[in-house]
Amino acid sequence: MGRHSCCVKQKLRKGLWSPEEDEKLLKYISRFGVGCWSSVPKHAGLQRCGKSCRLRWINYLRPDLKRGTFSQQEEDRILNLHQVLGNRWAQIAAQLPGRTDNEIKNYWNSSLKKKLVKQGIDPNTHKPFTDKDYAKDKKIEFYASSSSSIPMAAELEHALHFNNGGIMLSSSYMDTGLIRDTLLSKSACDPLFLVEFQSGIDPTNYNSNLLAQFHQTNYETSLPNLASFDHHDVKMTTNSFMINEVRESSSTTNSLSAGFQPITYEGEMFQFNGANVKSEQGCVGQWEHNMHEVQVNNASDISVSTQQGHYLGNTLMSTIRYDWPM
DNA sequence: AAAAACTGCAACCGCCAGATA
DNA sequence: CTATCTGGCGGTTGCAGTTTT
Repeated sequence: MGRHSCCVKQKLRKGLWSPEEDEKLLKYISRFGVGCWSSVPKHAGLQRCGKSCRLRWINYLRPDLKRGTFSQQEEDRILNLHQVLGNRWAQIAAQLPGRTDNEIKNYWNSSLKKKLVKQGIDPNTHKPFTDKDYAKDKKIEFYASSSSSIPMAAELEHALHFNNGGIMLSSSYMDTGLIRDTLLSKSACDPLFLVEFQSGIDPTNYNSNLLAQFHQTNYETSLPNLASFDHHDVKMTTNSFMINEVRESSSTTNSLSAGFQPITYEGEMFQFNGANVKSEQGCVGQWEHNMHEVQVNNASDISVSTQQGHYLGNTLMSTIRYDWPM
């Protein structure tokens, strides 16, 4: 352990490079070219190790660097290359002129990875998440079958609260009456489980037609009858419904509110009242725990799929399949 | 207005492999 | 053959700027 051998011999500068240092290095490389990095600091008059000089040149001073935000083409290229090469940043960078491995790595870690997760895609495999993947990722144990074991209440509670209030359910959970009841009772006090989705009503009123129906029936067949639901803000037909505007408003006092943070991805999946829905035009959102009150007004067509998922935070939380009642 | 949380990114660290003494 | 040096790489850290509370 300890600092690299090239840095321990003498007291060398660390941290950000000053413009003066940049100038010295640039002058030296311009005149003598890239050669033996270990001798560069001495000849260039820098109190840095050769390794640091090399890095500064490669990542910042090199004249052929592109800089600036990544284009859509570059982004697509990175995604494709990462799918094939994994975290081999140097090899990926070699395919993107003017970009450094460090730059691409940073871009991946701060942006692309999150974008994929948001779309329900595992950034490691570039394939859609499964319950198993997700549980593994978050180190939460799920049970393969309901007959073998039943998760303890504490574990369930953990599952319900982890990830900033998110829940993750495997279908096997739903097979057990105990778990189902627990979840149903949870839903009565946890607005994240079933989000009241109407504006201008008392959010503590869980006797809305949507929720009442949910509570009356078994979870797996408890989807609201879409045909019967027709609020002035949300109109539903037999196999689709319209959410007209998803906007957020601050709600610091109302602990029962939850809601959306508008996003712009078309095709984004999110959960609405127990159903997995997909935006056709963009303006849908992701859950925010106890942060905002959901209000629904203007036009954005949303289709309903038959796979229930649950987006909380930035993450696809569950995959529970059932048939949508037509 | 201040503090806390978040984000982006430059730079560092340790490891490894190849070159050299 | 072994030890040391060096450059290259990927993972991680820490800082500065920005946003949110």
